[in-house]
Amino acid sequence: MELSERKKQILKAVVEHYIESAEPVGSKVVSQELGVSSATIRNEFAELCDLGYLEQPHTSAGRVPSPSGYRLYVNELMERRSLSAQEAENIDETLRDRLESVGGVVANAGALVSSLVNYPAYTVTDGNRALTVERFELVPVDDKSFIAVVMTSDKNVKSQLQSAALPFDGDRLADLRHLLNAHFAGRSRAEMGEHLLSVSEQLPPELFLVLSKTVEYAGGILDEAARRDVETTGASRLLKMPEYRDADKAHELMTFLVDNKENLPVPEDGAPLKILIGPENVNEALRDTSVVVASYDIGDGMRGLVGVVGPTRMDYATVTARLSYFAESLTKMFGKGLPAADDTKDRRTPKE
Amino acid sequence: MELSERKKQILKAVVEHYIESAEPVGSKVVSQELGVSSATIRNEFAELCDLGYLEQPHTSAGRVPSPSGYRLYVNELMERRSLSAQEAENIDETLRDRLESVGGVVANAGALVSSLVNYPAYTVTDGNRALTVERFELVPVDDKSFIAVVMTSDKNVKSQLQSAALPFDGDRLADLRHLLNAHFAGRSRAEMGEHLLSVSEQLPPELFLVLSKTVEYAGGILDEAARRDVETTGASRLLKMPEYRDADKAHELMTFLVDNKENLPVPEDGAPLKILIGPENVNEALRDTSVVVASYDIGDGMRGLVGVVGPTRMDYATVTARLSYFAESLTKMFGKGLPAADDTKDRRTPKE
DNA sequence: TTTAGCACTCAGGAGAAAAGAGTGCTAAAA
DNA sequence: TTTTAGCACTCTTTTCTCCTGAGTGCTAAA
Repeated sequence: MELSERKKQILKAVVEHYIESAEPVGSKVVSQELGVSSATIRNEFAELCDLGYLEQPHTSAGRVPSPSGYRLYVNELMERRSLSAQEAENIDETLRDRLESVGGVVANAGALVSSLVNYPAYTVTDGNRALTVERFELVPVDDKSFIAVVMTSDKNVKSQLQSAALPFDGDRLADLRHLLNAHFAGRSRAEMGEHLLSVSEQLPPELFLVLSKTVEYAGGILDEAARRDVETTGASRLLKMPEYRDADKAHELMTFLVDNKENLPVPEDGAPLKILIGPENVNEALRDTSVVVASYDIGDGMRGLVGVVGPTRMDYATVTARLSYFAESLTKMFGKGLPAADDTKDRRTPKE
Repeated sequence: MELSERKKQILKAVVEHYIESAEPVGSKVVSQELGVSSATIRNEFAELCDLGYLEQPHTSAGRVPSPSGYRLYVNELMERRSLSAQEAENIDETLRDRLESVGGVVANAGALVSSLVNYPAYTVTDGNRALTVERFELVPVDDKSFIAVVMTSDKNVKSQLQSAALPFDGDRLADLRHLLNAHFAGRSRAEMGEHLLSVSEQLPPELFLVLSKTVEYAGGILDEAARRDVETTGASRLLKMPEYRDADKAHELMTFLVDNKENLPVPEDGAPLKILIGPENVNEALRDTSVVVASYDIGDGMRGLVGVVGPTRMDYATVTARLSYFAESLTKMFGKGLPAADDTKDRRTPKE
């Protein structure tokens, strides 16, 4: 059943007042706003309660939005405001600033977003399980050690000093490099492990030992890249919100954000923005919090997520506006190509 | 003036009771413990108050230790218990476990210590400002790009894909490598910058551009290594302590731990363990908290710090015991040499 | 020097009462 | 038929008072 226009206006007013004040909203305030008497509003209140959009903490209190009330608000009623030029410029500027600093934008995305919206935030950088080693290089250092250089298919390069038990000459190193590239480049992590077994028989043991160390090093890089990483920041902001003034409630959510961050929602569809309100969250611990999560494009078909966690009484309009803008800015930056500052950020793709 | 033996016993009892209960300690409990009447204890209480070791929240309440009371307790009265075999084994085991996992021990030291003592913890890894580049290597990839490999004086190796605007051949690359090693290896960060200027005139501009990019990359590595890094964990544990049940108080300290972590105490002397009680902390925000901080040895004369933050009513005996043991274990592990798992952990030192 | 005894202080809790915000319902007005 | 004024009612919150109990300081006797 479609709600009357007036009911929608009333619901909207209740949600917005409640978001601002965290106090149940009475008929009087709304009546002033809509220009009808409080009695009329009360009648509408009663119906909106029956329909499940509003709730009453107790008989003689004002009304509070129910989860479905918030849902309707978010879907239909909320004004999808876009940022003012000023706000947008602020975000752009911060992004530019952070870009210069060590560690880059992504590492700071959580803290940035958290300060932007004043709620705890989280970031998810999804592991790349399709990554392979594109190329091995071995650079001699002395007769017992060399630098193993591993370039992965996303053109990142990592390296490590390796040393062998016995001395070996340059030819051996060239052989080894050839073996590595022939047998382990372009392979998935699992295949690398299998190959290691089959190669083991064709090589003198002391050489195999060196080779396997390098392969394991490369495997470690792939494992690391495949790992999904979730980080949370700004949990302490909860303490300033009336719903988390109670230390136990705050503690519960805060420890969840730290110790169970893997269970924060990671929407699988490619939607740019997802809002999960209260019980829409599968996870028990998030049942009376809301989560707004946006995805951004890293390039190479990879995506990152950045989300915000707060009470269901969240300022959805502001949060969605800022978060979307932030995610879009990130996508734009990655699209344009980041200036290289360290090896985790180099995105240029030279031809082979 | 030296305190009588009985006064010391009384102070010790008060401190220990208060640490456990967070409630002012009355004369009755102490009298039962010491086997004298409560009136006697009350007389002693009054004197300990005059001497500044105890305080009275209000006239008709029990006594609470003052900062100097805690100080005396820590210096003279506290039993410096060593860990039980069981406890020690637990720590060792966790350390071994974490050692296997990605990221290594140091990255997790904070979280580990925090869970060990049940207070917020922080780690400081001091920057190495003496680090230099030991060696540059350039590995050709194609006619426009190469891998820059930088080995620093602590034998860590980092690398990055670099590309030039114009094609160049292998000879040029060898020249470049030679130039880099001749002019920039072994130099401090500042010297590298100066040298870049002087070299700029001796080179064709397109080659200089490539060279400067690599030098800047190396400089970035040195900068990164020189940076002092402070991390905090476990701040939410505060919420379980009676002194931080008040959301505002908790918020204040928690935001300090996150946003002002650089101002956490970093004792400059080489003491293995330092205890700062309440007002002994220079920083205003830590005036009614205590900090226990231990240092451990990374090798190469480098040190790391790991500390614990909590109310002055901190369980000093347990914290110092566990923290010392932890720091000693870390030192031992670094001494023995960590098994290499990724390039941040390799500590072996091959001869040049 | 220690201890028993006693009057005194003060925080914290339990009720009771009052205030206040807001409701639902009825009956009149539009 | 819808809206509104009016009013009694409900329930939380605040305030006040009183009371209790833990703990004290002081005095005088052991």
